[in-house]
Amino acid sequence: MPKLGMEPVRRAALIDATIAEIGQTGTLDITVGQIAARAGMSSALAHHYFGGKDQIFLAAMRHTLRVYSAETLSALKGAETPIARLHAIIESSFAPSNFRAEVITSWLNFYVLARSSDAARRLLNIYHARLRSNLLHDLRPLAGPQAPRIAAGIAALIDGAYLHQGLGQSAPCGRTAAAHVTRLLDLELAQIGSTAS
Amino acid sequence: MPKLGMEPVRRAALIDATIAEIGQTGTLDITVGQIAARAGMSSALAHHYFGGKDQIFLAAMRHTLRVYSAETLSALKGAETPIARLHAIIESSFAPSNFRAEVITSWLNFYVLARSSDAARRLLNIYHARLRSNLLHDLRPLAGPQAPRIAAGIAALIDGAYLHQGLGQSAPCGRTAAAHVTRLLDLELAQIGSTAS
Amino acid sequence: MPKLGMEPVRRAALIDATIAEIGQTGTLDITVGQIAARAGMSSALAHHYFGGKDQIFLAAMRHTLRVYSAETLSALKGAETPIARLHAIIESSFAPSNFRAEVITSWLNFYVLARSSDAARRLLNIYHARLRSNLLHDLRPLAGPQAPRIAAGIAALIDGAYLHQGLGQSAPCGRTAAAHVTRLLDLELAQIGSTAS
Amino acid sequence: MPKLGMEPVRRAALIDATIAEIGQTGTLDITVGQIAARAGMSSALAHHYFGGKDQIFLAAMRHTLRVYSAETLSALKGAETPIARLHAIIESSFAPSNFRAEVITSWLNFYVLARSSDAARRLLNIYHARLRSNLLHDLRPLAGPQAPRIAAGIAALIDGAYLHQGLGQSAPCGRTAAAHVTRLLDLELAQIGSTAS
DNA sequence: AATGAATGAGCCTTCATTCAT
DNA sequence: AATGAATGAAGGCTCATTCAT
Repeated sequence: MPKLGMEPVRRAALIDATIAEIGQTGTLDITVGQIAARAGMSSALAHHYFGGKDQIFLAAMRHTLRVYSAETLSALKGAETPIARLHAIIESSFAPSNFRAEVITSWLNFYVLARSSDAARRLLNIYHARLRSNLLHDLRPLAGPQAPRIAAGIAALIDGAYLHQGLGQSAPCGRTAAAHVTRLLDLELAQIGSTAS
Repeated sequence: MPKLGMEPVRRAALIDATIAEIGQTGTLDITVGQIAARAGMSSALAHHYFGGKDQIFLAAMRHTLRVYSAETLSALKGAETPIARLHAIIESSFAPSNFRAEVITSWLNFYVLARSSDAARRLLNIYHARLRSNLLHDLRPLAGPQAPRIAAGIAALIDGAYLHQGLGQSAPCGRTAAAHVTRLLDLELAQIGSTAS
Repeated sequence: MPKLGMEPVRRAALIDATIAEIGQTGTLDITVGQIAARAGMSSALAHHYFGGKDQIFLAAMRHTLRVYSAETLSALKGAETPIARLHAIIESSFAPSNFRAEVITSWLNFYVLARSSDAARRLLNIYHARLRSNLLHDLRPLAGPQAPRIAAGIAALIDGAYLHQGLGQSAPCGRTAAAHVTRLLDLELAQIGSTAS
Repeated sequence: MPKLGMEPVRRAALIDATIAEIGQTGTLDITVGQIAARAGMSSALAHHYFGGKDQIFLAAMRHTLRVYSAETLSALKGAETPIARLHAIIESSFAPSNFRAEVITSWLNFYVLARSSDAARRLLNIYHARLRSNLLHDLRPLAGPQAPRIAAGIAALIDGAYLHQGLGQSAPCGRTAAAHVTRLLDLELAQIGSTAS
């Protein structure tokens, strides 16, 4: 049996190894050799499949965003009312698939990488646009002209929760983090309800 | 040009250069040579005064935190009621001395550095503890047992606002950022008022 | 030119180059770059195979000691009486494989290195212990309780001969050096013979 | 009181510091800064008085040789017969002023330095010539044509004893070292006596 | 498909040395 | 007499990357 179709396997292994290595060291300052070793191959092969270190990082970032998107999509499937959908969006941000220590650390590092790499920034912008669009879609019926402001606040708080939980030395708690964001949402909506009446 | 007592001058120049260089490149991946050149001296002199790259970064971080602290302290001077003090704390976080593009970028990088450097983490912990203590001091009279939760939310949102504004390609707007955080505070306090009655 | 299994070849080339370079410059103050260039490769490769400058030196020292040991062992093969064996030990110390200008210079440098490097000292101790053990084994039957003293004298004179010959600007003469040491041995043994009778 | 005549004081302090530093580290790989600090002055001043690192080393070497010579001269004063003089020469080599751990270490390092520095070699040659001349002066009446060979052997053994004692981790014992060399002398002379008769 | 071999480029760091005061 | 200030030069080491097999 020739080793056909190794490519996707290798690529996936490298991406996982990248996230794991960033998670463990806390830095983007890791070598291709470390990543490749963790993925069980030579660094030459890593270059062969990805073309270079930057592209390995970008692929890992892309993968992280994809997992996040999938989580949100799946959460939205079961939600019908705007409020339920908003809750679903928030909670999916802190689902176990995203909100693990090593993923959080990678997130933060990608955030910083976006400040010096255009490609990384583009990826991050896509994520932001999608989150904003999702939030607005369900906030507008509820909050009208205040929707953009509220969406921005929620988006900022989501990132802030990542930052905070990521820094604590204890294991991150997605439930607590989500509660903070949900709380902001509920307060905003409650106020609108009371004002509107 | 006096030739004595250059040390404080050089150290300050290097710290400024460090923050400027991080701000411009967006990364901690800068060389001592770059920093020294920007500060108008040889890299050997930079080592002479600081001992090494890490210590230059730590000094820059320490300086950033010191400026922030000073800003908060000065803002608190004019505030008398707890609510006014809370507003002052929040707004001082987004005062022009802190909330400039290059400082924000440095902040983010220090945040990430804290994940791999114990010394950096220690500094950040000091900042967090102080912020939390400041918030709790004025929240407790107003919110009682809910103070810790509210404080955590506000702290997270402050950091989130940094992250968000720091990412936008446009110049950061401290006023907008502060408004988001103040809004959360006001909502929480309003709710307490209505519940209490 | 096979491209596999280069490691032993490269390592040997580097060790030879190290000894040659020390021999030529007279110092351990040589750069990895010099060694690598002499061995026909980049300094990066030298680091790759040895891990660092210190380890290159230690490997060269180990090699020198190994050659010396082999020489002694082979010389001992043909000797049967204790006296013949003692002569063999002494003469093997000044055999052409050891007693070449560049090897002598390396020896002296390693001797000095042993004063600041524990690893080097350990290697030298092994050599000393082995020489002493060899000498004692054949001196004891002949000299009884005086064996240790005589062994110490011979060992010291061997090293002294290295030092002296190594310093002369003319090519070292192993025969002369060996004669000095043998002379001491013979005098000691003769005296024992005359005393005993 | 102006600080007149500081020069000799400073120079002496630097020379002592150099020997102490070499003795403590075991290497010539010490910095001018270390030496100057130990001597209680700035490295700039060390340069001012000596002109450069090499010259500091040479001065220290010269000083060591001078102390040695003085020791020998003083020992020779009380000796009248050739044999007594020879013993005096040998024992003065291991007198406490020379045969201290740090001086021995410096000696060895100077020996090695002589392999790469012409100036150092010249100094060492002077010492060797003087020792050889001293030995021959008193050996010739006793040993005639064999005097040169015996002198060479003794000189070699003296150096060998330094090397050996210098390597042991225990404090060096001048008495033991001298005994080894004296022993060789006595054996040689005894043999001549018995042959001559 | 996979890797050992190999290197050029670059960075941190050290240090002897100089100079102005 | 003495030193802080300053630097150029150099070395060890790392690493992304390429190539031949």
